[in-house]
Amino acid sequence: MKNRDKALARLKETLETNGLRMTQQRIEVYLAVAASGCHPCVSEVHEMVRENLPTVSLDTVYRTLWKLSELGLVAPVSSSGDRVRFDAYMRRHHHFVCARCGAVYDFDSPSLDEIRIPEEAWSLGCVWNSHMELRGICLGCCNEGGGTEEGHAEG
Amino acid sequence: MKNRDKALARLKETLETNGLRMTQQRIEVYLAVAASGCHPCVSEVHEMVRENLPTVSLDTVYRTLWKLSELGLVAPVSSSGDRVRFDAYMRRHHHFVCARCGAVYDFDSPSLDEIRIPEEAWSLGCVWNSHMELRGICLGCCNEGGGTEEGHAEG
DNA sequence: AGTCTTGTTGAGAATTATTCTTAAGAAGTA
DNA sequence: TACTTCTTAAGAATAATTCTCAACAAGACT
Repeated sequence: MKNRDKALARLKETLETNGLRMTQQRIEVYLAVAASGCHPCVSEVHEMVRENLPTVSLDTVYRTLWKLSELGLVAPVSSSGDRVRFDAYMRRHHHFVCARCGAVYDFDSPSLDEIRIPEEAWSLGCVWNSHMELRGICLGCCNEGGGTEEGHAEG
Repeated sequence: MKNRDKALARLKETLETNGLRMTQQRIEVYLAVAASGCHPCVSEVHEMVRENLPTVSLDTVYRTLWKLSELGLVAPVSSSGDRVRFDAYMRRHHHFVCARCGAVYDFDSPSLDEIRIPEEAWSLGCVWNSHMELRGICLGCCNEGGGTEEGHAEG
């Protein structure tokens, strides 16, 4: 099953289960984020979606992304100082956030993937998924102008 | 040593190390976030700081928070659909984010605290700290109106 | 296939959040 | 004390996001 088909099936199932409608706009927005190799911001998603749906409004993209987020189909990505960006988490991965430029890097880690959700968390609500968030200075910024000296111990 | 003194010492050291000045505004902003039991947004920090520095401008709070973030003294917190919020990570903890209301809950987990930063991450840059991010629906939202049915597997 | 219900959208407008500009203030050094 | 220059505040501007409401359309039912 191709990723696109998998994504569509997931979208359909989730919308149905929640009594929501499957619209072309929702399809295109979701596919845009799911197919994206990075973390697109709203206007980037808007541009992508407009290729197939030229009349789609920016507000629709906002509304759709937040609705997909509520449904767990996409999630806003931690970044530093940048407008909100989204990730469809089509595959398990973790994030490294640069404190300086705000870039968010994906990385894989089989060892981190093995970690169970601890009991303590379940008292807070229904947990859908987890990933590890790292924070520091990316290589680009390190090489650029002397990395910022970290003033914060293990967080 | 009290938390306040520890925070001040950390601020001072980090600013010095980076050739930056220690200003009253920076002190108050940092102490406000460090003393906060939750994750204050910019305007909340502004209100707190104004108690001791009534003329501080909102722009200064924004600038100071982003500068502190670059320095690793505070970090923006993942949230869903809310304006940006900050955490000083004075103590190691992890986050549970509600996909519905956007609330971010802290939780402690000794087992998660033990996790080492994997090798894969170090190729991306200099890692300062890590925490686990969980995503789901909080108890408040579950009890409120039938939790959103999750359409997304383990992320 | 047609009708109906109502969720969803788009265009235009409005609001909110954030950043810019620039002169003055102030932290820190000599 | 004088000097350098980083940092700030006030006012303005910009960018990001959300609202309003009539029209459209997804999906259920007949």
